[in-house]
Amino acid sequence: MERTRKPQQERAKKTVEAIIEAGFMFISRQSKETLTTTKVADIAGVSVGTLYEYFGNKEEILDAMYARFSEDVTAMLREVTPEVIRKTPDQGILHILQHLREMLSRDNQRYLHCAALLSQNLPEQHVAPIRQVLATLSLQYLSRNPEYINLPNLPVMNYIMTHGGIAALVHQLSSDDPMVTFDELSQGLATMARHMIEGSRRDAEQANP
Amino acid sequence: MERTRKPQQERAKKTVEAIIEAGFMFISRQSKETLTTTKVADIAGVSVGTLYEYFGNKEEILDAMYARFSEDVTAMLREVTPEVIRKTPDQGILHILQHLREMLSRDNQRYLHCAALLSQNLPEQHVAPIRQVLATLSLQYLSRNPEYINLPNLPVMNYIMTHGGIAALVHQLSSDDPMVTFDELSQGLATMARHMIEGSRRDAEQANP
DNA sequence: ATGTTTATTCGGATTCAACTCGGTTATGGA
DNA sequence: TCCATAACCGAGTTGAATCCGAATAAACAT
Repeated sequence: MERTRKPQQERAKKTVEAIIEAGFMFISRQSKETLTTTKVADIAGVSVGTLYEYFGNKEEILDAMYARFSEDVTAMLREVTPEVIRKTPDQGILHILQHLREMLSRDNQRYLHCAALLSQNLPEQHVAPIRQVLATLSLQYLSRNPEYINLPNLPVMNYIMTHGGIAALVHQLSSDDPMVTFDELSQGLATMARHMIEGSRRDAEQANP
Repeated sequence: MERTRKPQQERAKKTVEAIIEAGFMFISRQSKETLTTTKVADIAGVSVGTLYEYFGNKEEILDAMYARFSEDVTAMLREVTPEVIRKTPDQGILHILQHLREMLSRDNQRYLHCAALLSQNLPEQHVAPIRQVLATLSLQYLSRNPEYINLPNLPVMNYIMTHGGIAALVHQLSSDDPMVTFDELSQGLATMARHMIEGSRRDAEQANP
C-alpha cells in the first residue's frame, strides 16, 4: 500500500506540476539547503498536506526535478541521433552540444538558473539514463560507420568521453567565471575525439602494418 | 565572536579527531542521509554538546571530512610533482594515478569505503584546490618541457583532462560494477593525453608547415 | 436531480533530529 | 593550592518534516 498517490484527475496533475514548477522557481533563487516543503507548497499555492499526497518526502520533489531534466536530455539525444550518425565524430559531437545548449536555454533558461543544483547534486541514478542513451548513440554510430569499430581502446575512450565530457560541461555551465567558454569547450571535446580516433588508428597501424 | 572554538589542549584535538574519524566510520557503513549528530557523537565517544563545541552544524563535520580528503590528494600531487615532470606526459599521468590509488587505499581503504559520499557530494569548494595543484603541476611541467608550450588548445585540453579525468576516475572508483578497470582507465587517460598532444602538433604543423 | 463513492485538498497536531545552554569537571600555570 | 579558562555534558528547546482526520470537490450511478 503506497503512502503517496498518483494524480488521476486533471486538477491533481496540475497540482503535481505546480509543485515541481515551484521547486524549480525556488531553487533558481535560493539553494537546496534553504528549501522547505512548506515554502514549496506556498509557492505552488497548495498546502503541505497536498504536497505530501504526491511526494513521500522532500527528496522526492528534487527527484522529480532531476528526472525531468534527465528526460529532457535523453529526449534531445534521441532526437538528434539520426543526424549525428551521418556526420564525422567531431562534427557529431558539436551538433549534440549545440542542441544541448539550446535545450538548457528553453523555458527562460530554467535549467541554467538551476545549474548549481544540477551540477552538484544530480544523482548518479539520474545521470545513468543519459549515459545509457549516449552508449546507444555510439553503437548506432558504429553500426553506420563501421570503419571505427576496430579501434583499440574504443570502450575506454567512450567511457572517458562520456563521463569526462559530461563533467567538464556541467562544470563549465555552473561556473560563475568559467575558465573556458562553452564554444571553446565544445570545440575542444570535438577536437579531442578526432585526435583520439586518429591516434588510435596510428597506434593500430604501427602494431599491425 | 565565534560560536565554535578551536581545540587548544591536547585532549580537545583528540576529540575533534575522534569526531572526524567517527564521521568516516559512519559513512563507510551507512549514508549521508542517515547520519545524525547524535550517532556521530556516540561513535566518537563524546556528547552532542561537545561535538557542537567544535562543529557549528552537521555539514561542518562532512566539510572536515572533505577537507581531509582534498588535503591528502593535493599533498600526494605535490609530492610526486618532481618525478612527474621528468617523464613523458602519458607516463607522468600513469605515475600520478598509481600514487592516487595507493593513497586511496591507505588507512584500511578509508576513502574507498566512502567513495559514494566523496564522488556524489564532494563540493566544488573542496575540488578546486585539487584542480589548482594540477594546474600548477602542468605549469611546472611546461616550464621543464617547453616543447609542449606552443600547442594550440592547450588550455582547453588541460581543462578537459583535469575535469573530465577526475570525474571519470571518481565514477570508476565508486561504481559497484565498473565498466572499465582502474588500470584500463589510467592507461586510457594516459593514451588520450598522448594522442591529444600528437594530434595538436599535427594540426599546428598542418597550419604552419 | 440526488445520493454515493472516491479523489483531492487542507492545516493543525505530532515527531524527531539539529542545535542550545547552564552547569560540571579537567587542565595548566601563578 | 587556587584560579581562570578549556573542555565536556545531556536534558531541554526549536523548527522543519511528516501525518492524519476532517472538509470539499469531482465523478458517477440511479
